[in-house]
Amino acid sequence: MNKLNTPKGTRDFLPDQVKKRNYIFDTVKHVFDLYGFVPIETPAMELTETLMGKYGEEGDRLIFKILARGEKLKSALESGKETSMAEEALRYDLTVPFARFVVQHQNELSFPFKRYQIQPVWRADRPQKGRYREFFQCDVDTIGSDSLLNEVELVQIVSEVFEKLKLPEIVVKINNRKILQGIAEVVNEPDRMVDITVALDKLDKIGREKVEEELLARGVSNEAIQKLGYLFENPGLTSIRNFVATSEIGMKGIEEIEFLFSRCNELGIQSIAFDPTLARGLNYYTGAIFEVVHPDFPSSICGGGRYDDLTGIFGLKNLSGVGVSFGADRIYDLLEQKDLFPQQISNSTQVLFINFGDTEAKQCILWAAQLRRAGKRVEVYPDSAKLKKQMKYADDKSIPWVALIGEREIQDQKLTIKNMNTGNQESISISDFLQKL
RNA sequence: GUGGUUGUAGCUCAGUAGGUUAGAGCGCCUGAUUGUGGUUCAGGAGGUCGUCGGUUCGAGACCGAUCUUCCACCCCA
Repeated sequence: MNKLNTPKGTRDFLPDQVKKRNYIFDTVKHVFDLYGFVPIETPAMELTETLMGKYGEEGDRLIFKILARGEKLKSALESGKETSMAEEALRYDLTVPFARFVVQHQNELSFPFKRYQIQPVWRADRPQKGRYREFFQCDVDTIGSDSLLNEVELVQIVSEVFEKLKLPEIVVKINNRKILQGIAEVVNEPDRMVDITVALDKLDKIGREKVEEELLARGVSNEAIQKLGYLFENPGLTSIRNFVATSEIGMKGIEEIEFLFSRCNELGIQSIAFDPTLARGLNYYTGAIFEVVHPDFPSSICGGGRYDDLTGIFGLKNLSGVGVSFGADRIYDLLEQKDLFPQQISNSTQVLFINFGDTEAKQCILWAAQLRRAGKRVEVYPDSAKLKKQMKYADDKSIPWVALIGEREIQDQKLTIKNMNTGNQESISISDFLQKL
């Protein structure tokens, strides 16, 4: 047999897996609905120029580009122009296409626009646990409103979704880019905010010494690193407040995060935590940033933040948005690992009609049709195969009732039904059977 | 993108120091049971050992390349 395979980092989904995935999608959709978010979809591919430069250097490298075809490829090869080699690319996330969508359809939308979007994205990353090249994101974003109530709402949504998914151990880590900017200003490295935060982000992973090494390697001055030492020793919100007191933007970030925490506390939301080391790579974030982690999973299962000017690059200024993205595949892996999918997830067939031959099948499809009109899920075995095979089919699919319709049953106009769980069998009229189901 | 790791039957894995016909469990098929699945018993099918090349009298095993898997880094859902 030939060795068949899907491309690296991609997978097939068997019926059982699709049902479990749908359980996740249905759960998030249900919560999104409760808050008035509406669904949109965008194409799998975007123009390459729409995506390039939005995710930083690393992100650009991970974008799957679609090779030009025919004449275009030929002339691109001749001219040596790399940009015309691939004018289209697979989407890398749902946020940038959403920004493009908002700008393009601005006159058809009413703001603030609250949308959700559940679609696959593609990244040319190296696969490992919880990391795929094709995976689904479930994005919720509100665009066209500066209000911090949107941040509050997103935290509510996140905590509600994970509560419904029976994952109460999650922690919503929260930080604010403005605080990070403030820190950078205070240590006199205002242009090194990203370098500082990326290094800080690794604090709990590699320790203080290594972080300081990395800061130095990234070109942060010794003096600045010394000042940052205070943060390593005093990571709480109040000490950071003191630290950035002289920075206007830093104080703005502190106020924002305090507002968010106050409202969440009043709403009784636990499992949120201020994390000053949380950075997040995507460089379009400007305010609050979120990340959801679970103690039993190595990477984040949800992430997001506020972006003040994402639509600006597409020509629509002054439109702030905030959103989060649920990583459906990681959540799937986590639920599977913890065995948390509900048992009653499948609505499988309720009755299988055994096929004893053409004459008998004729009666079967009539009775089956009658049951289906009453809303029952019914199958008629298509071939007059050996009884053993048909019974095994019912068993494999966990079909609880098997109806055996042979000569005798047609004669008496009664079904012989067998309960596959108990093994009991009885003769019954179609209307009585319907009652029983 | 960097470093490492894995690949033997549909699945999970054995395979000893290179040496005849490559094994097990589970699953699958057939029969015991021609109108009865899940249990039991008896039998059977299924592998050019990821692929290509090399070393050797001889390679599943050793070497190289490539693909794949998983892991760490980078980055991220």
